[in-house]
Amino acid sequence: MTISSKKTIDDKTQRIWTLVALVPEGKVVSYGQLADLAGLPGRARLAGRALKLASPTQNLPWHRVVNSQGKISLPKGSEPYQRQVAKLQEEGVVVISGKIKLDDFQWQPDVGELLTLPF
DNA sequence: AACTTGACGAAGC
DNA sequence: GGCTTCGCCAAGT
Repeated sequence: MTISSKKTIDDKTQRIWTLVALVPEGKVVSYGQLADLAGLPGRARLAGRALKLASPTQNLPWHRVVNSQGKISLPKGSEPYQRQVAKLQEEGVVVISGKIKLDDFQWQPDVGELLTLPF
């Protein structure tokens, strides 16, 4: 069936999801970094959109994604915001005033890992 | 079709 | 560090 599928998740969103799943505990990535790794340079917003669209059933470590300044990109103090901070702290990430030191916690995927990607 | 919104980012003040 | 402006582009109105 090709002519009657309903909501086709585009390939770009799919790639972002795949990448997020690779981020290990205790590490974080930025939206822009995800976009770059997905072959979509300059399109960080798409990474943000992909995360928003993700379903909880996917069990993605969405809390390991922060913006390029190492800050949580959710309304400060909101419910989701607090959950993100809590989850990060649970796995050892130091969060101060909603901010994380990327120099210490940013994920750096190794080559081999990227070569196994379906794209 | 026109215009606005965004889990963003870089640059300039 | 904070605030604006601009580039980006898929979705929503």
